[in-house]
Amino acid sequence: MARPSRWDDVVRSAARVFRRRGFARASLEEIADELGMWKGSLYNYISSKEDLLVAVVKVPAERLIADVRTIRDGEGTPEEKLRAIVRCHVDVLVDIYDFAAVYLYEAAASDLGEQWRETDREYTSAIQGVVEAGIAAGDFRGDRDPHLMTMTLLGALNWLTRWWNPQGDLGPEAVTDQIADTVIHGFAVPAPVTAQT
Amino acid sequence: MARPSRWDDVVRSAARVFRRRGFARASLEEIADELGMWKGSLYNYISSKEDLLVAVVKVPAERLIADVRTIRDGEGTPEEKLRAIVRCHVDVLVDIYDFAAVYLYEAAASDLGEQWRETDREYTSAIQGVVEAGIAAGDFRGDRDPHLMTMTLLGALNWLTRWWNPQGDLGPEAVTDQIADTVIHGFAVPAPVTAQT
Amino acid sequence: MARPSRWDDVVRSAARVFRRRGFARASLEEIADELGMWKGSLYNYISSKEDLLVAVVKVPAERLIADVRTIRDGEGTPEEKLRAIVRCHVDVLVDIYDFAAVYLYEAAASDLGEQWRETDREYTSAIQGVVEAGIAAGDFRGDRDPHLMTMTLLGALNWLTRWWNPQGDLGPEAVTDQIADTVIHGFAVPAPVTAQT
Amino acid sequence: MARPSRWDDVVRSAARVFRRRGFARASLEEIADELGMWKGSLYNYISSKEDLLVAVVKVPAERLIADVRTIRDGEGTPEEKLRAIVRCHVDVLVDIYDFAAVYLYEAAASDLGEQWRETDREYTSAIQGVVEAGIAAGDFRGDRDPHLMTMTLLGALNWLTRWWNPQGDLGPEAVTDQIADTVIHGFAVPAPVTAQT
DNA sequence: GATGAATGAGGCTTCATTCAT
DNA sequence: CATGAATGAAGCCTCATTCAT
Repeated sequence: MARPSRWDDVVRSAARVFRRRGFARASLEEIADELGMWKGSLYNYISSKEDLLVAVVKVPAERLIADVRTIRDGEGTPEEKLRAIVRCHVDVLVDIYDFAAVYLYEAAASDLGEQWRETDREYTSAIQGVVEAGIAAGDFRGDRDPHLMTMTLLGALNWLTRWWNPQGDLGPEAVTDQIADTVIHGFAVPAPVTAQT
Repeated sequence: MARPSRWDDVVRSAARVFRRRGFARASLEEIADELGMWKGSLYNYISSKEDLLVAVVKVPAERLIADVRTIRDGEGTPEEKLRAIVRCHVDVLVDIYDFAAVYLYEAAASDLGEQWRETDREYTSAIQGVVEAGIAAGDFRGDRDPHLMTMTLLGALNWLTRWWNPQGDLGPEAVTDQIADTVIHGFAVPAPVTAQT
Repeated sequence: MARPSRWDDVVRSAARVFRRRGFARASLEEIADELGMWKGSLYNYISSKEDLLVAVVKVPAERLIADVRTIRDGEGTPEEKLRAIVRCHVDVLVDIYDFAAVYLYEAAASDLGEQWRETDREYTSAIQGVVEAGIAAGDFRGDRDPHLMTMTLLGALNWLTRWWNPQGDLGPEAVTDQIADTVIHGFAVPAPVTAQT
Repeated sequence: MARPSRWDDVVRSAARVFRRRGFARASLEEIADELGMWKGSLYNYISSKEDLLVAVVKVPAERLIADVRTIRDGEGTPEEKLRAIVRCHVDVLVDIYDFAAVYLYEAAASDLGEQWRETDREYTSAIQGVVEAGIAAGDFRGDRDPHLMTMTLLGALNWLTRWWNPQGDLGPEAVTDQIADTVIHGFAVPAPVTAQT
C-alpha cells in the first residue's frame, strides 16, 4: 500500500493538532492549514477524519506492543523487565510525544472498533504477564490484584503526558529510574521484619 | 441566589453524558433528553454549554481540595496522610463516578480559565506538601523529585476512571489499600541492607 | 380600557430599550429587567411584543398628528404654520425622545398594519397641505413638487434623532429657529432680481 | 486576496435582503435562497453575518466619501459644491439603492466598530467643510450652526430612501435640483431688504 | 494531487410565548 | 399580578465530506 509522499507529514500534523485540541475539537481545516493545503485536499490521503486518528494511534501502539512483547519474551528478571517497560514508555514520549498523547487520551474516547480494543488488551496483558511472573517468582507480593498492579503502573506512566515536558529539567533517565524504582519497591515483597531486630 | 429546583438534576445529567461521550462530542440535546426537557430549556439554568462543564467539575474539585486540605493540616504521619488521600480519591470515585471522570478527563482538555488552573495547582501542591513532609521526616526517599512522586500517585489514582468499575469484584477498600501500600512502599526509604546479612 | 397601574412604566421602559437596541434586537427580557420584573410577567400587560411597539409609537404619533391638525386648521400664514410644525417636532424630541426615535425609525421597518400607514399618511399630508397652501398663496415656489418639499422638511427633522442631543449645547430653540428658517427661505419665492440692480 | 467568484452576487443579495427586512430580521437562509445555495455555503465567503453588513455598507460608503472628497477639494463655489454633493447622493440612490438604504438605516443601528464611525465622521465633516467655506465666503449665513446645517442637508437626502422611488415619476434630476435649490436658498444670506423698497 | 466552492447535517443559543402556582 | 420554569421554533455557525476543474 504505497502511500503518497506527503503521507507522513499529514499524519504528523494530525498528531499535533489532535493532541493540542483533542480529536473531537480538532478540525480538518486546522490540520490542512498546518500543511499549507486546503482541507478538501486531505481527502487525497484519507477517506475520513477517523482514518487520521487510526493512523496517528497506530504509530505508538505498534511500537509499544512490539517493545513489550520483546521484553516479555526476552531474558531478565521480572524487575528488570518492568524497568525496561518503563523505559520504553518514556522513550516513546520523548520520541513521539504528540502521537503518544493522542494514543493515550483520544483513542479510548473515540470508538476505534474491536481491533483497537484487542490491541489495547494485548498490551495490558503483556505487562500483566510480567507482573504475574514476578509474583510467581516470589519477587512481587502475592496478596495484590495483578490487574490493579498493572494499571497502577500504566496510570503513573500515562499521566506523564499531562504534566511532563520531555525538554524540561527533569530528564528521561531520571523519570524512568524514579518511576521504575517506585513501582518495583512498591510491588516488592517486604524484607523480613525479624532481620531488623 | 437560590438555584431553580431541578438544577441538581441538570448537573447530574450533564455529568453522565459528558463522561459517556466526552464534552466536545456531547450534545445539549442528549442532556435535555435525559431530563425530559427541550434543549432550549437548559438555558434557564445555564448560559452556555461550558457552564455545565464548570458546574460538573466543581463538585469533585471542591470536595477533593477540601478533603486534602483537611488531611494535610490534620494529625498523622505522612504515610497516614498519603493513605487518607488515596481513600478520599477512591471514595469520590465511588460516590460521584461520572463527576470525577469528567473532572479528570475533560477539565484539562477544555480551557476553563485561570481560576480553574489555580484550583488544580493547589490540589497538586497540597499532596506534594505531604510528600515533602515525608521526605523531611526521613520516611520517604530524598533522592527523588517530589513533583514526580506526587504525579506518580495522581496518575495511578486518576487512571482508575479508565478501567475500574466501583461496583465490580474489586472493592473500594482493596483498591485503596493496595494503591496506598504500593505507593508508600515505593516511596519509603529502603530497610538497611546490613540488617539482612 | 383601564390599564394596570404600571402600564406607563412598561411602555416607557419599552421605548427606552427599543430606541437603544432597535425593535428586532430588543428582547423582552431586557425590558423586564429594567422594570425589575420577570419577562413572563410582561404578558400581564401585553399579548405580544408588537403590542409594545404599537403602544410606544402611539404616544408621539397621536401627539404629532393632533398638533399638526390644530396648526393646519388654525390661524396664521403658511410660513408661521411651518414654523409651528417644526417647533412641535422638536418639542416632541425634547419631551419624549425615546418614543420619538422609535416612532421614526422602528415603526416603518416593522409592519404595523393598515391603521398605522393611514396615520402616517395623514400626518404627511397635513404638512403637505400647509406647503400647498403656501404655494397657492404665492409665498412658496410653485415650480417644486409639494411632496418632495414636505419630505425634505420631514427628513431634516427626523434626522435629528440620529445626531442631536436635546441636553447638549445646541438648544431646542436654536434648532427650531434654524431649521425653520432654512426650510422657509428654501421654499420661498426668490426676491425679484430686478430690484437688486 | 482574490475573492471567490460569486462574492459580488453574495453581497448584492445581502443588500437586497437587508434592505427589505432589516439586518436583524434578515436571515442568512433568505440570502442563501436568493442565491440558490445552502446557508452554510455562505461561510465560504464570510465568517459572520456582520461581515455581510460590513461588505454591503462599504460599497456606498466608499463611493460617497470618495466623491465628496473630490468635490470638496475641486474647483467651484460652495454653492456649486453643495449641488454636486446632492447629485452624488441621488446618483448613489439611483445606482445602488439597496446598498444605500442599508448604509443609511442599518449601519448606525448595528455597531460596526471604530473604523466605521471614523468613516462616517469624515464624510460628515467633508460636507461641513463645504458649508463652512460658504459661510466664510459670505455666501451662506453666518448666524447658523454649521453642523446643524450639514445635518439638515443630510437628513433631507437620507430620508429619500424612505419614500422616493427612483423609477417613479419624479426623476433624479428633479430631485437633485429641487433639494439643492431648497438647501442653497435656505442657507443663503438674504438679499438686502433695502433693494426692495 | 491540489483547488476552491458547495453540501447538508447538526450543534449551540436566543427568545417570544405559555402556564401552573 | 408576579413567578419561574418550560416550550418550540428559528437563527447563526461549524464542519466532515464531495466534486468538478
